Amino acid sequence: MRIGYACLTVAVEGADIHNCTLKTASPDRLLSLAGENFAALERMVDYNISNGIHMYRISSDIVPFGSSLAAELPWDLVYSERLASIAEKIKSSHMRVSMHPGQYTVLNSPNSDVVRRAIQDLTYHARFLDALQLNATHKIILHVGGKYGDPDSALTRFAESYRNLDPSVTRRLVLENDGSIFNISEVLSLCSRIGAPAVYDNLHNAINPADETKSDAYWVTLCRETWNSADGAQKTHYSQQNPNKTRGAHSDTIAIDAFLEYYHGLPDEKPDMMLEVKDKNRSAVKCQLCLSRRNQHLLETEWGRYKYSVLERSPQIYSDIRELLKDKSNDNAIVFYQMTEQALAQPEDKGRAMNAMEHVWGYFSTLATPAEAKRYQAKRDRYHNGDASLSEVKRELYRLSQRYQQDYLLGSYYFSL
DNA sequence: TGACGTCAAGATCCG
DNA sequence: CGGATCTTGACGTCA
Repeated sequence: MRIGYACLTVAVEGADIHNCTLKTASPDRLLSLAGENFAALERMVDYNISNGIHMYRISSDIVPFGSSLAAELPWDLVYSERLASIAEKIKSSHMRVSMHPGQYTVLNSPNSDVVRRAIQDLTYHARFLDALQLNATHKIILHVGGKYGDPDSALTRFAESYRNLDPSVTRRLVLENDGSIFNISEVLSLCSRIGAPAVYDNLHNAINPADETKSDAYWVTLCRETWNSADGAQKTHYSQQNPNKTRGAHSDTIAIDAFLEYYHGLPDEKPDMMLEVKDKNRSAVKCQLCLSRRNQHLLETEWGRYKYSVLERSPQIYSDIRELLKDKSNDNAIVFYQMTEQALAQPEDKGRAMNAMEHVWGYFSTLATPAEAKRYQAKRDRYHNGDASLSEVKRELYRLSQRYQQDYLLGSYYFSL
């Protein structure tokens, strides 16, 4: 069982994906962006390996305009060494990667041009995974598309388009239930018709249910039947509703108790779970660590990442966690994350926030120039007086972290929490 | 015609 | 001028 996250890796230097707009796109620009993005991908893969993450969704933007303007560009040849290096790391760490064209890739459209571009898009995704020489367990996840007032015809059009796809695409293609059109029951019947695996998405099913009397475990069990040995372990999507946003909007982070309850409610043979959540790798590490066997080293690394955010919200919980981590005889991962979540749920408190920022400033107090010190102190005082936001002060401290290459701080969540 | 979702690029504003 | 903040882009479907 693996836990994964999608596309972006937060709080990791050099892992940003870059893009451009149609207006500024040229073959040279696209090719050089692809090269930079491949370097970023390697950083993400490195991060995953050192953080116990063995599943990851590669952004569709890894090659900007990969399905259109860059379709004929030889990025796979130009960057073959980089891609080989990434591929070797993925394989030797037993990482499973995937790609997921968005809601605008529609294979069953009545508009033939939309279908033509959908096929190009799927071809591009398969080309990228093929460039990494990965087998068919590395999937491409797709939604079924629209109903156009006639679901039966829409499904038949899908089946026909699917039949005409190149095997390099179909061997990777997996269908997912979506949050408003095709529910999991409809996806399952289409999957059995065409012989493709189904990915169950719990939040989509919550807002677009096939049968409200059935549990998540029920659907996961049914979906399992659609996965054969060439497809690898069953994959699912997991997300939680953001309480402050519209129905279906993903939460900022995965709440650990609700996640564990869901997980333990699943059948004994657990599926791979792709998290869809704003804080990306942060939640993936959290969930994976709570399910894996004890890893004190990684837990302490995590504490280093969270500590100043915890201190900022609750000095009491900060010292409680320090006590907790002195106990090396038990696996304290779940309690650690419960306490961390509790601290982060506290409202901003100016005095505590200033205490935490002074701790962080301590990394630079002997390094910074007088001008930098003045600049920081001015921002801090403006925050104190209510003339600047906390994130403005943090931006200042983040810049200093980069300037003085304070890797410990650069990997911290302090700047993004 | 706008909402939907997603993120960064690009544009504009501010001191 | 640099930096912060606001708007646009790229995609297709559906109300």
